[in-house]
Amino acid sequence: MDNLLKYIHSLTVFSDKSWELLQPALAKKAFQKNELLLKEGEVCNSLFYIEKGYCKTYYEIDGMVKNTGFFFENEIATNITSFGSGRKSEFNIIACEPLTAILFDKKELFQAAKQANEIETLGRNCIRLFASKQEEFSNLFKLYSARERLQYLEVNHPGMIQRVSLSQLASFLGVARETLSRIRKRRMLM
Amino acid sequence: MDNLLKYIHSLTVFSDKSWELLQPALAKKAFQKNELLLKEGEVCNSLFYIEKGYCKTYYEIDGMVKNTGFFFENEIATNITSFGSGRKSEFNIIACEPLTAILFDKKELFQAAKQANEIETLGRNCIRLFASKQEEFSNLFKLYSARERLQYLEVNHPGMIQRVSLSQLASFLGVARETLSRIRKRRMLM
DNA sequence: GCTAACCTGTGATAATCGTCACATAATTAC
DNA sequence: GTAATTATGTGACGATTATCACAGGTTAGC
Repeated sequence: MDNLLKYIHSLTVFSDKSWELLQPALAKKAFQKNELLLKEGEVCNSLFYIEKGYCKTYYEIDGMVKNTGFFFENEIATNITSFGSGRKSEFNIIACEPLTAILFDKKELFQAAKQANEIETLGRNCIRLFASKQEEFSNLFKLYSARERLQYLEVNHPGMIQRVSLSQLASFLGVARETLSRIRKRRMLM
Repeated sequence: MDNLLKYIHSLTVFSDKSWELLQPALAKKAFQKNELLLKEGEVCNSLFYIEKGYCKTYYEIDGMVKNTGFFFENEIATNITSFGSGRKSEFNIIACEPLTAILFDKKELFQAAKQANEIETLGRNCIRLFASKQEEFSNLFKLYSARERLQYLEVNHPGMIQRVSLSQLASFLGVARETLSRIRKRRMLM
C-alpha cells in the first residue's frame, strides 16, 4: 500500500486518521493478463489504482476491438460515467499484463468520505486528474493529424509507445494498423 | 441564482447552510459576444456555471482557430487542468453569444469546502460531470468516422447542431469546413 | 523445440479528406 | 439601405487513409 499512500500525499494533505478511515474501502487484487477488471453491461463500483502492470479500456463494436485508453502504474482507471451515475458500463477494462490494483469500493469510499473531508478532497483530486487526462487525449484529435498525434505520444508519453504494441495503439490513435505502421516508417526516414 | 440552485440539487444533497457558506465564492457576470472568459496564458481560477448563452474553448495554433468544446446552459465550463494545477491555460474560452455566467472563485470555493463537506461533494460531482463529457467526446474519435460523429451529435446533442454554425463545428469534429459541408449534404440525400 | 497465435510490414486499389479557388448566400455594422 | 464581413456550397486535384491480401517475424504455451 506504500505506493498508494505516496500517490495520495502527492495529491492532497492526508492525515493518518484519514488513512485509517479509508482502509475499509480498499482491497488489493491481482489480475492475470487478459482478465477483465470491468465488463460491458456491468455497473462500475470501483476505482482501480494501478500498482503494477497496465490495463486498457476498450469498446467492442461489430466484433471489432476499439481501444480508448491505456492506464499505467500510479494512475487510476475506471468508468467515471458508470461509477458516478450507477448506469451500466458501455466498455470493458482489461489487464494487458499481469496487474496488481488497489480497488476503492464505491459504497465504502462514500461512507468514509462522509466522515473525513480529506477523503472527499482526495476523491475530487483523483477525478480531476482523470478529467485532465481525458481532455488531453480528446484534444489531440482536434488539434493534430495522425502523424502529429503519434509524435505527441513519443514526446509526452514515451512509456506508452514502449509498452503498447503498434496494433493496440492504432485504434487509440484513430487510425488503421497499417496506416500507423506506415506513419512510423515515414517518421523514421526523416 | 435559482437555476444554479436547481442544478446543485440535481447533483447532490445540499442544505441551506451550505448554500449560505457557498455565497462568498459566487459572482454573477455578463459577457458580450466574443468576450473572453479565459485567455491563453492566464491561470484559470474559476468554474463558469452557464446560466444563459453558450461559450466555446479553442486553441489558436499557427493563426488557426481550433474549437475543442462547446458549453451550454446548465453546464460548467473551465480549464480543469489549469484550475486544478495552477498552471497557465493553453487555450481560450470565449462567449459565442451574449452570456450570463456564475463564477465559482477557486480560493473562496476551497475555503467554503473546508467548512462544509457538502460543498466538497458538490465540487467532486461537478468535476465528475465534466470528466464524463470529456470522455464521451474523446471516444467519438476512436469509435466513429467523421460522418458517424456528425450523426452522433444529431442524435445525442441536437441543440449543439442547431446553435453552432457549420464552420465552428468543423474543427470540433476534426474535419475541414468543406468536408463537413459535403458530409451533411450526403447525409441529407439518404 | 515446436506449434499456434499474434504482430508487423508492404503492395494495390478505392474511398475519403484537405486545400485552393471562387461563387453565392446570410449576417452584421454603420 | 448599403457595404463589409462572415458563412456556406462546390469544383478540381493532390494527399492521406481504409481495406484486402499476403508474407515474414516474434512471442507464448505446451
